[in-house]
Amino acid sequence: MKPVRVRFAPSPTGFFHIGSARTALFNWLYARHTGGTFVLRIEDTDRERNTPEALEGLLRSMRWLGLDWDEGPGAGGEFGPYFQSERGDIYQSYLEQLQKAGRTYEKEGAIYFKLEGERYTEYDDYLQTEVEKVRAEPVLIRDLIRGDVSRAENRDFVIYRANGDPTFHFVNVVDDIAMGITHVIRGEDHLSNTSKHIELFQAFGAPVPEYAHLPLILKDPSIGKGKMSKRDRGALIDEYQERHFLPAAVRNYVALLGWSPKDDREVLDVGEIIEKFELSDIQKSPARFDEKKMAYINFEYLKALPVETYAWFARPVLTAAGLMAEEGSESYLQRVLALCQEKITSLEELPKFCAYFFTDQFERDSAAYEKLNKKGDFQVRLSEARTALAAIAADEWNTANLESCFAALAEQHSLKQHAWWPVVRYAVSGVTSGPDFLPMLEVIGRDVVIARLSV
RNA sequence: GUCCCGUUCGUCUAGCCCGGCCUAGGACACUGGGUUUUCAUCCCAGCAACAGGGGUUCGAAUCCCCUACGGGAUGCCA
Repeated sequence: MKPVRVRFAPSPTGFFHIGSARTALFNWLYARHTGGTFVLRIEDTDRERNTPEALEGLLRSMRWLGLDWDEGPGAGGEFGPYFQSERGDIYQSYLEQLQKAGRTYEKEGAIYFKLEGERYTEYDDYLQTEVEKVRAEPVLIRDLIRGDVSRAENRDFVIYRANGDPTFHFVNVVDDIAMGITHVIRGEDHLSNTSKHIELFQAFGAPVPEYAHLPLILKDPSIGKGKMSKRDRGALIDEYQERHFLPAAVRNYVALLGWSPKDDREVLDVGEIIEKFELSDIQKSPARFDEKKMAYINFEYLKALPVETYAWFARPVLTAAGLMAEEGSESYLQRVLALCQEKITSLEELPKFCAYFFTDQFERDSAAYEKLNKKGDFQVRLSEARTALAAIAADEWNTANLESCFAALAEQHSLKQHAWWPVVRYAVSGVTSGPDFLPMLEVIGRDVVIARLSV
């Protein structure tokens, strides 16, 4: 069997969204699974709408997700150039081939591809005008996900615009031929286009690649109907990068949109996904993006990280939030993170969650204070705790001694330690929930704790 | 309008190709309990689906047909 060559062929007209990311991911997974080649080809034939910023954003997001390409921008390859805007000569020679074969004609400055079959005119309800149609033989689309699909084209279509640029259908097919693409993995929205493409492959006398049309990703019904678009909330990959999601978690979640390992497991490392990935296991029906589930997967990844790695991801988040200096203490950072790691689902929550470990300028939840002070004994408890804790020497400030300190206090007043804990926690952190209480005090340190209890 | 694709818990899915093991499994979410001296994590339990109708068959989520609904295409966008 021929070695697999797949391509992801985005058009840099906007940001990289979930749907494109999944198409890229599935192509990449298939290439890695089969030991084939993953080509990145930039379809920038629409000069009006392409921007360099969009291209940059796209490459950045691809790299962030770890989708490395074997051929394409920055990677080289024997089938270049990989920007369609630089392949004009190639398209021109393929065009001549069709012209010689008598499969084209010109109309209003544009060049059309001519279908074979009986011609007739008919009123078209969609276009609301009389159009020329063709009774062409249906083409057979052999799709690895959907099985055989038969579809007939019935209108000639433009392959070169009046402005001299070739169109998507034409360049897409020409490049797939010229680049030796063996498998076309793309969204289901292209299924109806595929009959055009196969007509072209046949006109060129080229072998038709294998197809795999992926089910679409639909909008959350609370936002609207139809396929997810780049304007929808949660649609942009960029957003997850900015929100400090782990790329591996996002990649894992996106892989689960339409594909499943079929063994009831969902959190899989990328090696396992590559190993198990099969196009024929892909779902036929569309999926809906679920942010909560992605957050859950992210949480699972976060919890599994060694604290050193966790710190590596967390440090830039905390420095960006102004809580930590670039070269702030690594050991202190790790002690703090060890307490926070299993408490939060996304790193974006981290600055708010642990601010009080780094600064005295943290927010206080006044509603929580009202609750704690219902009996009006907040200050009393606080000062009791302060006196007791102040008796602990600096070099004896640890969880075990803090424990006995509170135990003694409890005995003395015939109360539970719990009588002081929330009060102290609030005084020290401004909230009533957070990491383990005693270790938290230990890490924050004696002087800071005592000072905060005095306010 | 026409053509094409699809339809299992609220959501993602397993099962469907090769009918019986399916009183339909898992996960997220949600609800309730438990563990935790705090807060989380965690554990347990509960909720909840084969779109509808016909057929084929001893037997259908699984095969066939129809209907409904959803999606896509129908562009000198990709």
